[in-house]
Amino acid sequence: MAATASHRLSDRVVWLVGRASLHAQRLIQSHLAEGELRKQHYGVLASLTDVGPATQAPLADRLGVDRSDMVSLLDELEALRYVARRPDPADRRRKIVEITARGTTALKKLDLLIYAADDDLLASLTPSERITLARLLARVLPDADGPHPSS
Amino acid sequence: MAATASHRLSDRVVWLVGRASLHAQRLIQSHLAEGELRKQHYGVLASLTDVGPATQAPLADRLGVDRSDMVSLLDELEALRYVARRPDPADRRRKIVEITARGTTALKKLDLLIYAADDDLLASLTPSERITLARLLARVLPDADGPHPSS
DNA sequence: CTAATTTCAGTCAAACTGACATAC
DNA sequence: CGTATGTCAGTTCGACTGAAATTA
Repeated sequence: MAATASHRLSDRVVWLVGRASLHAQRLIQSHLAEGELRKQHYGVLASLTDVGPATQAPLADRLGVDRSDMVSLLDELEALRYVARRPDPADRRRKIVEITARGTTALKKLDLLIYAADDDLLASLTPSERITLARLLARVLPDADGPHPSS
Repeated sequence: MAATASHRLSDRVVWLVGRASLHAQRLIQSHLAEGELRKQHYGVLASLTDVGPATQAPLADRLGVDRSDMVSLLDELEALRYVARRPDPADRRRKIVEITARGTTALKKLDLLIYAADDDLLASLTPSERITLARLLARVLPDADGPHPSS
């Protein structure tokens, strides 16, 4: 019980989480600076690996990315041969996206960089505090992703 | 001990905090949609009220906003008569920014909206969990703000 | 002369909007 | 028919970059 009484900004989680996210984003960018990929590319590769191939709409939804932005994201990953798009035989509107062997190799390197950024961000927290923070953040996210936030 | 094993994204705080921040930002925007101000404007008014008048550089630093972006932010707030800039007698390069009576009135309304957004975000957490989350997020922020992240 | 403060102009990435063609 | 998917073009916002003018 020292100083800081009634600072609105330091009491509002909507504000704190924005500041923390900005800091995290800077850490990620500094770690990812060496390569040609950004945070969102990592998200795509990680999701495809963790939960398997998917068509673009569900993939975008579960990453919280707009479906139209997913298009150019996948264009870039496909140009690098990290993912492949193939038509869904069951529904010719859809395209199934899957990670390639090259993509898996790239993901392994990215994992280390993202892990390092995570470690930088959480440097002042104990292991159990890190877990608590991760769990609380997860519980604050919107449950099942509503398809488009727009329209 | 149910499902979800080894999902990279749901274990990385750098990722979770970005998703949570996006969600928080959407909540804030939906609550602030009625008015002419955005999250950052609220930050300026709140900071000026909580810690008092300040010159632009320290004000920008403690909000984590770039100094050049603070200029247009203050231009907009000044046009609404919510803040006033006056020269610092002690150093004619500096401008002291303070909140006006109209700004204080506006801040009171904004407080309610931001509080509502906060409550939406934290709906699924208990009061003590909310406090834990706020404290952990605060401890993850960079301590004393390094002036410019650039240069 | 060097350094700090405010400001401007421009870039870049992320998120969003509205529309379109195709296929269900 | 109405609806969903992938795509494209354009906008908006936030963060960043580099430079300028003024003053310490």
